[in-house]
Amino acid sequence: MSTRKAMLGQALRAIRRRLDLTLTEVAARTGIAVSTLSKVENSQLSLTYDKLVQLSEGLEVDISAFFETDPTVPDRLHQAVTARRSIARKNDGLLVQTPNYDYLYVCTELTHKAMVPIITTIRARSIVEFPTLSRHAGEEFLYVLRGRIMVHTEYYEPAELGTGESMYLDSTMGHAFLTAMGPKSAQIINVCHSPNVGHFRSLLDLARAQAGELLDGEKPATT
Amino acid sequence: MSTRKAMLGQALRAIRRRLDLTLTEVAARTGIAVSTLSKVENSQLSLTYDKLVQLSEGLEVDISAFFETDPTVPDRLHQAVTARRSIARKNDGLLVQTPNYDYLYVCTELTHKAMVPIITTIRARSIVEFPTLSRHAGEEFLYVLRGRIMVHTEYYEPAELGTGESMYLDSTMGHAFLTAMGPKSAQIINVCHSPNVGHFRSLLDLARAQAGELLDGEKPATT
DNA sequence: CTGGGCTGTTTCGTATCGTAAACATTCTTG
DNA sequence: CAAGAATGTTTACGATACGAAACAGCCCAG
Repeated sequence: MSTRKAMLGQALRAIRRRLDLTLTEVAARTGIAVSTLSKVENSQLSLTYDKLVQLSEGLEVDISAFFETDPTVPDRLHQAVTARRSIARKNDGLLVQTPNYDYLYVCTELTHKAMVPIITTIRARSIVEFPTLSRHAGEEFLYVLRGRIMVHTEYYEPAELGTGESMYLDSTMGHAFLTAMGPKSAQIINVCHSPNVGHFRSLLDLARAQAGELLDGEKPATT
Repeated sequence: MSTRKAMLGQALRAIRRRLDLTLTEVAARTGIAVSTLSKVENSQLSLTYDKLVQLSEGLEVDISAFFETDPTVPDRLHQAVTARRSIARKNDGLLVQTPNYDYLYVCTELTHKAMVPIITTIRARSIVEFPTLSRHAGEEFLYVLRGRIMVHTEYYEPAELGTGESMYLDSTMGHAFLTAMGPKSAQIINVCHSPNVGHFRSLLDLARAQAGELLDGEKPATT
């Protein structure tokens, strides 16, 4: 009947195998009874929200791992459907301008991307106090294309990055980027990932949300 | 008690509001009783796996949507725990060399990253037939730092990208990168995301897996 | 004010989840 | 083979999820 139970069981067993754990070990990490885990893996039981969260946290895997169709058996059909590709030529993309930054969202023709790549030009040049630090769900990676920047974060000393250097950070921690010195602007690539990026129905929503989250007082002047 | 129920209720209500739907409409789309939905939103009830899938499919939202802590109410405690940051200076990182590519994995001190950033130097210069195209779960973004490259993919004509141009693609589709012309090498940034990246326990596992997935016959000569 | 749609909430019975404990199976180790 | 440890399965029962139906609070038309 319930092919759903089978799905969950398959996923859990795959994850457990990949992590090379026994049921007892999973139970210890997640606080879920061994008997429960056994029944789940044998499709005799499903799970509730609470237990799914416990599993995800205890095993340190993304929650979506439990809702995926078997990744070891690539579904040719589905693959063809999702064989997407998008090219961004120079200056291609959606430009969102704010007083301190110019955001160029690239590869915007694809929606429902897991990652959002942005080419950001930073004009803000002094440490004049930022109203609030940027803060949003997920993680981001940045690479300095041109110039030198200062990265201010909530829990670390400001760090200076030169061309060719990069940083990876949790976006939930407040953060802000400035040019390191002098009046020159700097340019970085910024790739953001949030587990719920898929929520955004369209790119416009996303750009709007991101712009809104950035810094108080900054109003995106969409062109 | 169960702060989990509150989490779910909050998430569901937020999603329903965003989609501008009534409980009845959600019920119609998902096949879940109105009473159930009401109780969920009021934190009187949790949900099982099956119902979560029904919701996700019926509302056409990513499953992870229901597992997000409300971004408008940042949990200071949990936030501090995940306030990670990693800086990569020039030539910092784990170098994995193959005949055609040099992969420099950056920000490797952080494990369990949602994204894997790699600075790739491409030496392969001719269209001499590749044994197999690279193919792995997830999506990736690439940006050309230096030189010109040709991107070969399974379902598209080869595309040429110059410095400053970028591409976003589904990694499940076969793909390979070459330098566009002449003997000069090219350099790109490559950011990979896979829903299962969290599974990799250590960076070594990841590098090994990625290298293994790349091209048959290429053996990573770890330094 | 009455009636009737439209919304969301509460009641209550049944099905399912979830666990401790008992059981089964395999593998050591002597 | 017996003892024992480690693994996964089954049993039995309390706790929880789930839905049909009854309920309650709108808002509007007549």
